[in-house]
Amino acid sequence: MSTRDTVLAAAQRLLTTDPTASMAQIATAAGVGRATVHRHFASREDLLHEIGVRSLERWAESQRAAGLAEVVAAGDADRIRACLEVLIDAFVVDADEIGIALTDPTVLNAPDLRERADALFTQEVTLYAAAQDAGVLRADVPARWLGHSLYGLLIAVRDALVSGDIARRDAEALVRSTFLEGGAAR
Amino acid sequence: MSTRDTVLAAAQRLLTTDPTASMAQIATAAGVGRATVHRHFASREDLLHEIGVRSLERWAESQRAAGLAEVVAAGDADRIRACLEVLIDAFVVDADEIGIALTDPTVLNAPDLRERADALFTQEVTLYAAAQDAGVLRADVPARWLGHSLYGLLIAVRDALVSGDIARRDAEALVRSTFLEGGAAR
DNA sequence: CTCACATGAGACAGCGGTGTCTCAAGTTGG
DNA sequence: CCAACTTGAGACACCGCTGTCTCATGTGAG
Repeated sequence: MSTRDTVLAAAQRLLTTDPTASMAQIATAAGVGRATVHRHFASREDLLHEIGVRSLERWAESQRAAGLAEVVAAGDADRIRACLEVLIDAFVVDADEIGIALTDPTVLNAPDLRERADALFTQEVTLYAAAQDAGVLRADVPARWLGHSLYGLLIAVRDALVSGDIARRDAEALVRSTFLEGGAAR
Repeated sequence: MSTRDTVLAAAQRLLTTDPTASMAQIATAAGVGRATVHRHFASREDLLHEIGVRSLERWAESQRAAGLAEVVAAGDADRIRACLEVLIDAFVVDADEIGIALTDPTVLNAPDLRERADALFTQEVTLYAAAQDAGVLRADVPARWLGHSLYGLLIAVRDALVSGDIARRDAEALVRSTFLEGGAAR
């Protein structure tokens, strides 16, 4: 792994727990000198931006891997269900890695990242809308609300894992099941 | 409203949108001088701590107003359902007000606040557990997970409101319905 | 071996935020 | 009217972080 990637990974990890971590702390966490960090990233903002870009690429890759576009075009209920499942699992796996990108002001306020994130969210909402049409997801709530609620569950699963309230191996199933069936008894 | 309360309210509002807002920005938002802020709060940490205390009091008050303790003791399914509803509505109303207290590192890392928040969460989980026993909430997931997932939905509703994806008047119903029934079609 | 290159360590100036202080200008209550 | 109190504005020193620079060290390729 290149020094650049080492720094990037350490920053992603550290900033998730402490968004205010300084460049010096990031350098220490990466096991490199502070000057070296600046050699690879002109400024703190640059570093955050790069993390944002990578996180969005990861997100886009998840959508691609789940075959989102084709599934939406097909509109088949079973395929939609499977696609949702794949997508949720990918999210849970990436939750802590792309966490900062979803919450840090520096990342959120970068216009280009904001735009790409909106595009990805909107892209994803097409799946929810298709799911509503196919009778997979309930149609009495806005499709975009379904997107937000899944995002909220990702925050929840991260917290639950940190506080040790759920087992890592159960995480995907809990999110899937809660997103679809909710918490009420049957 | 006392100057102190004015500052507190402005800080709560401002910090929700920008957690890194400086004391000067807070002072401006409150319409007072920077020195005045420091007259009422010895340090930035003090101010944050006070906000945390108030948010936790609000939370505790919501539990009291919903009669949580008595409902848990009674264990009656209908009363549990009603209690949940009242609690969720109160959360949605307070979501943006106590938002910072749930995310800001300064608040989260204060040991005394951390302890009180844990106590309140645990208290609330007794309701979820009682709801599971009474057949109101599903019993095949950890009670604490239900707590986390509701918390996640609060984050979601705040985001959805900010981005204009849902109407304010629909917020409570969406959270209630999504928490209980999930997103799958029936 | 030698050169090119990346690195660690440290020094440095600049910047913005913090917390303290003072002083002049209201405001309130007796 | 007057005294006590509160405020706004500004000045100030302090601190930590940022970004730049230099220099010595180490390492790999030729």
